Amino acid sequence: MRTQKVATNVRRSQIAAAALEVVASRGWQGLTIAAIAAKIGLVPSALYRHFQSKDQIIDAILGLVREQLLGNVRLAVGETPDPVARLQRLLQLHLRFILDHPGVLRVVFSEAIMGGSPARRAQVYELVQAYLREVAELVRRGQSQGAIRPDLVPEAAAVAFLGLLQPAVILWHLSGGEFAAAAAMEQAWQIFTAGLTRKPEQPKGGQP
Amino acid sequence: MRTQKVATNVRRSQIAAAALEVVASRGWQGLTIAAIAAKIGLVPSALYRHFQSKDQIIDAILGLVREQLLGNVRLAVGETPDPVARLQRLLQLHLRFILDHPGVLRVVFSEAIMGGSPARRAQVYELVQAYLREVAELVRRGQSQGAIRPDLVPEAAAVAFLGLLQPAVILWHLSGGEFAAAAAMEQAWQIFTAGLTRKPEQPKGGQP
DNA sequence: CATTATTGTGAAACCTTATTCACATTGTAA
DNA sequence: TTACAATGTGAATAAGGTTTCACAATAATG
Repeated sequence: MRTQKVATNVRRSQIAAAALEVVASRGWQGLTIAAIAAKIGLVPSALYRHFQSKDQIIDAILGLVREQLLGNVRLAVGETPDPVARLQRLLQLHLRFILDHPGVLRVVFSEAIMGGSPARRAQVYELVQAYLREVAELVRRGQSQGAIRPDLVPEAAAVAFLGLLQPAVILWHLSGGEFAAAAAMEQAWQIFTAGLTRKPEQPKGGQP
Repeated sequence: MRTQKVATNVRRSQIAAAALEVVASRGWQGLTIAAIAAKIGLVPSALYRHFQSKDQIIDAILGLVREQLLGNVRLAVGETPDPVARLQRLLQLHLRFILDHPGVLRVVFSEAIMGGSPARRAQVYELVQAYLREVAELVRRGQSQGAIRPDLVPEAAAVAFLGLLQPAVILWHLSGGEFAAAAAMEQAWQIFTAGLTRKPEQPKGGQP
């Protein structure tokens, strides 16, 4: 036996991290017990000393992704006081983060695409909502400072904010890294921020 | 033998359509030869009379999705002359279309998530680009009529346009149909259109 | 040092799927 | 009607994946 023995709580972290790497490099299809084990230098059956099933490993991945995503939000906030500038910085940081960690996007979206158990779908949904709540909070502060239109619903604005990131990242993935995600997102941001800060127009034919 | 014999070109369409339904109901995981066959009332092996492999069936699904998506664009265009109103109408129609056909989203995104062959990833990328080209053309016309800011790159605006749809649809999927996609998209559209039509600001420290 | 719980290994048991093949049935054309 | 090509069927094959299990090696504990 060549492989060194390691405490199970350490192994769990290793396995979750390795699994995320596997998803990044081989996609959701390639996420197999054997691939994860190989990445740590273990034999497939060894993983069952630390997790009861592949399902629990996926749970661990989700926990890891959740940490990373939300931690990244907080990290991004502490750079600027201006609310709109904060949002812009958050966007840039997140883009870089997602491009640097291709597994995250795949994990988050996998449950929307693959059709796993309703329980895990709900779990991912909650994760995304937690992220959106943070963004909505930023929008709310911007409104109270008068930098953002007061007629917007912060939660809806947060969804729109997410829309600046998503297509750029998806296209980047689909193109195999060719698509200029940063440039596309930058333009989207310009449109977004112009609409975000503008005072609401008098609707031409609105309902009185 | 109970099942009636049907010409192979007809069967191909049936199989592609059935496969798309299977993806819609059971997700990408559940897309299995047996499931497709059952949906038409055939035995699994019968599918190989009409396709050489599951891979070719997926190709057929992609063709179907491509038709539906692009056809829908054209259908949406012929409703209004005003360019901005056209975009808005296109957005509404597409949202309804995607919600009515949950398989489409899953097929388009699956290659970004799953990690299939580079060939099919490129195929899906081309599909999305074709869609974006149509939207970009709409933006271009809006610019030439003076309804849309002339400083925007139409292709980038098209990507931003896609961003109005994507998060709403993804959240709708993740929430199991609970998330109010239409409302979220409507708000995003308001922000987008405000930013789209605004005359470009004098940049404070711009390059002259 | 001796004992014991923990961790790693290799083989095997299954399960699910895609795919093949010989044969049955049906539509079609001569 | 008869012969032939096209389509459907059921069983078998093969491959890949998860999971179990008896056993080996190691770390920890007394």
